[in-house]
Amino acid sequence: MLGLLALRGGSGYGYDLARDFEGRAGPLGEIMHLEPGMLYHHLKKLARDRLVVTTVEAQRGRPARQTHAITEAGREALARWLQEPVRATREIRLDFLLKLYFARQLDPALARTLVAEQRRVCDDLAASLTTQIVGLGDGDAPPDPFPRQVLDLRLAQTRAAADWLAAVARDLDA
Amino acid sequence: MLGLLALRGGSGYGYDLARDFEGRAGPLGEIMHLEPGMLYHHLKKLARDRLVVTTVEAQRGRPARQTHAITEAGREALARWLQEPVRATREIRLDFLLKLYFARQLDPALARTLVAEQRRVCDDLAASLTTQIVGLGDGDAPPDPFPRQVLDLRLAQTRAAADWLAAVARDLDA
DNA sequence: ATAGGCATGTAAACCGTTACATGATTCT
DNA sequence: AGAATCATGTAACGGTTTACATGCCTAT
Repeated sequence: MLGLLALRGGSGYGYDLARDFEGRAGPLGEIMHLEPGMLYHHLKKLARDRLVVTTVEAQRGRPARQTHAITEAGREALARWLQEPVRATREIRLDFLLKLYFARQLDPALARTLVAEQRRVCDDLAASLTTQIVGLGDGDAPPDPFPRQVLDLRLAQTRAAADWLAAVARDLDA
Repeated sequence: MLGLLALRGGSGYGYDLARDFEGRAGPLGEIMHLEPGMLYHHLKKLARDRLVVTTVEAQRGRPARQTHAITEAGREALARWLQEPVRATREIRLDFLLKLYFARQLDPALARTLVAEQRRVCDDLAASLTTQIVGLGDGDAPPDPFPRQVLDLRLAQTRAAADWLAAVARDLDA
């Protein structure tokens, strides 16, 4: 939400933001879905938390439009969120893609450091998983293959993410 | 829940089932966490849906123990769940691992077909994603790299899952 | 005439997390 | 004496889904 408002120069209204989440059409529709009900719910919450301020503008022949403007606290929260890589590999599919989408358009330099940081996180995780896999053989008796397979899957997913991040980094520099 | 009861010969009680979810110790603690509150909540729901029947046994010096036994409908629901591959790649990390865990112990032949079916699903998805990526260059004007990157990530994750499934299939045959 | 766009929401149900309550017993 | 184990939950809170409600305007 805050990112979308920032892209619109700091303010916008619900119905317009909702278009970005419409299946296939909007740029975010590809990666997530957000029903109008939830969208308005989040805007209310942002207003409660003072991250946006809401002003109502009457329109003739149309329902009143509520314009939500990002506040200084909102910009800080957004900046904090944008510079923080995600901790778990499964969050890359959603959280990280969103961060990347906004960082690229708001601040290309930030996008580069974000990708670099995320790569570090993934590489560290991959290393830790590798250590754990090697350590599995230690307890002498029972080689139940399941824990091994669980770690193998996590490693495969994390490596795939790391490789993809490398490609994205190349793309950003080009 | 139903899988755990089946592994215990058809019945069990909450406190005992909870041990399987304890961090690191229980076999499922590695892949998911389930607080006692939620576990009892799920058992209540299963009882409401007639997938288990609950009987209370008093014990001296201990709180009464509630034994939950899987019903015929419960076994059918479990069998249906176990033979169905997951549709989305992100569900492999949790849902599919759980299916695999139970299928292997309850019916090794089922585990093989489950893995085979899941591979088909992943391969189909990978093919579809590849087609979509190729199709992106078609609209002449604007090569915004973002949609391409989104699809690349999905393809990378799906391929990683497919490769892992191939390794698991080899493991099951060995 | 009717379908769709504009613009906002509410309601009900479900899912999940965290923390706490109870109260006896056995281990250290 | 104090901690852990046994065994069951409740309470409070927040997130999410799905469906529906409202009412006017514009285009076909």
